[in-house]
Amino acid sequence: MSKTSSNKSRASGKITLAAVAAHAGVSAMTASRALNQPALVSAPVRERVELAVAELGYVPNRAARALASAQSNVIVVLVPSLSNAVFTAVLEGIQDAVGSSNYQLLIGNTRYSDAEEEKLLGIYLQSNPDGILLSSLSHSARVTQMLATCGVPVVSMMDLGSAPGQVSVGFSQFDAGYAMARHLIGKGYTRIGFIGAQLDERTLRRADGYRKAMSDAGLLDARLELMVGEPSTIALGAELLGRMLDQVPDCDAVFCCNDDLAHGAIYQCQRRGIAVPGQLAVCGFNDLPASAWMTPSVTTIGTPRYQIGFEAASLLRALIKGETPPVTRIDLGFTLMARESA
Amino acid sequence: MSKTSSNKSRASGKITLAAVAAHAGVSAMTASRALNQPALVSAPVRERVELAVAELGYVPNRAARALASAQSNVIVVLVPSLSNAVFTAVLEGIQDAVGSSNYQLLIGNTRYSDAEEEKLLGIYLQSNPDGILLSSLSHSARVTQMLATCGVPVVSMMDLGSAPGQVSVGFSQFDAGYAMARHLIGKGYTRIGFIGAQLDERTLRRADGYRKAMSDAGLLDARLELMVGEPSTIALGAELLGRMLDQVPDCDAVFCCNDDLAHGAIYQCQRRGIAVPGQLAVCGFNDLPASAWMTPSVTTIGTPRYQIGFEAASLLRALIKGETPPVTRIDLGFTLMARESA
DNA sequence: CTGAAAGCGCTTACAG
DNA sequence: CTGAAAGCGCTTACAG
Repeated sequence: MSKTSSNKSRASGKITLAAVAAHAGVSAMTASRALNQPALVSAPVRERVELAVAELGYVPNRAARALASAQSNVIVVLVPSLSNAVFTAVLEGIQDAVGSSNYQLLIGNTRYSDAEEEKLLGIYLQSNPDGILLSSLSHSARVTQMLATCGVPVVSMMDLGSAPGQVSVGFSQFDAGYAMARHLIGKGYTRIGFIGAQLDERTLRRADGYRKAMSDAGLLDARLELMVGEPSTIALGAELLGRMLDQVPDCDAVFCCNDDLAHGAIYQCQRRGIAVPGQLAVCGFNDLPASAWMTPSVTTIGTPRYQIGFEAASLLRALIKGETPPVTRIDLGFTLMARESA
Repeated sequence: MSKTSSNKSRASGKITLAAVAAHAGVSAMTASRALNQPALVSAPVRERVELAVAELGYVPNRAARALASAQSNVIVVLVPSLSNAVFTAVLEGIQDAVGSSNYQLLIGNTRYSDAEEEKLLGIYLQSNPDGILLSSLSHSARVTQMLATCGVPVVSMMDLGSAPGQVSVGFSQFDAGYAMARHLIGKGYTRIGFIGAQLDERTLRRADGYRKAMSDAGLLDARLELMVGEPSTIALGAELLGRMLDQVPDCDAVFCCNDDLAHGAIYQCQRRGIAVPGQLAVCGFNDLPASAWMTPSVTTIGTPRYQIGFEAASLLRALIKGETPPVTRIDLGFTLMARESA
């Protein structure tokens, strides 16, 4: 009735590689090889080991493997939000790129907070990740230092970096902001408001692009900008549309820094009986699904978010393998979707 | 110039607990205690260890800890989708409940696929999780067996379980489907169509509730049901609205199994000049933000998804600690949001 | 193609 | 309150 191990044992009670090896009549390291580098093991031995695995229901212990091999097979991903469809698409791209490899994703939600980013990175670094995927180019001093110290390859997503050694996959948020403003100016609008929320790095770059275009056209007017730090929501877009109109009664177009805000603004116009684009043009950013379906359909910027995640993760995998990729700044571009609303 | 360790060393080169201990002039296990059970260590020793940690930039190795303690501090979370706002809200609730504890979330996206769920669970079980959070009540035979074998506490989210020993947090999808159908019937609609997509467990239970209500009212008619396996999107809702009208020309109301579909259906009505609810009532499920803001505003079911994640994670933590919670079936209810569209 | 030994970095009993 | 020893389950050099 007595078990093999004594009562003082710290064994987990689970099937170990050693047990599999014993069952197959080989050494533990041969069993290890049969599973991880099958080509180095003779066919009959491999089959016996595989049989033992199946019969015993062996589940490898990832912690032990990580400790012994000094390789975690973990990739850390930090996104600023999960409720923003842009970043869930990025995550799907990453998941698909990682696919059926043995990498495990550690997904952190920084909530657009530097403090939270520091905390998460500190915790995730304990898992000794093989690589890190970040959603912005600039970070707090502490995060920058942690990244430098840990010596783990990093790829930044969404915008294009300019710092030396920085690896980035995305598109120029500045150019996209500029292009949208140009589109509105080209349509003849002159009093073009900019509604920005959250004020994260990307929104600020889009605002910069807008300003440049307005300035180039001699239309720049600081009163046309409405910037708030709250998270972007439809409700906020509805509210800010009202404030914009109070603030700039002669406003003839509104460039919202994302589609949630633009949708809210348009719903607000519908409630107030303001014709879009007749009385007021409204445009957004990101081309969320509703933008193509609403009445009026929404003019916006199509962004390759899934692709960004996919390419960033692919690039990171190359870096982890020690490869030197030909390009370390991948511009995936954007598309101006000119529709009915502006 | 020579380093302490020989060239044959497999050491990672990182600062270890032993180094911290040496720096502080204590044993490794005292250093370990100072960090993990500070109350058991004298104040001066604790301070010396903390100083050493700071000076050396020590980062604990989670794999080593997991291996030695047989405790991973990992919680596995499986959701069927990341593009569905319902599940990102669930995730946010979980993240908040786990908060600043030392738990690490391993988030898997099963894409509504049993095969994917099996694969992910198999991989995640290698991390020896302390607990598992699932998004449905029923699973493939293999998954059910894996869950039973691994002996890890499991909490199911979204719907309410009935199987013995099953721990669940959610609300009755059946009752909610019934309530919405009753609402429409109470408004005098008699030819109420049901549009279902994805056909996951939750959608099927809502459909069951709808059928019961229709049957109770003597209005059941199988031709009123339009069920497709594709993922729910606005575009699909728009398409299915058309097919429903072709299929059942005298249809006077449509119950969409979720808001994405309902929004698409309403946008389609707007394009075709069909008055909602004048000619056709449309309602949805989940109360996504746009539902309150669209014109017409959308009648739907408000669901406590954030709360489900929060409570499920809290309950799981109790189970992990070995506590026996008073309730193992937490009904968080739902709210019928009667608005303009139905 | 296969194996005996050592070690990854931590924590667990057990003593004192 | 503190420590010497052993061990968690795997993989890495090194031999043969």
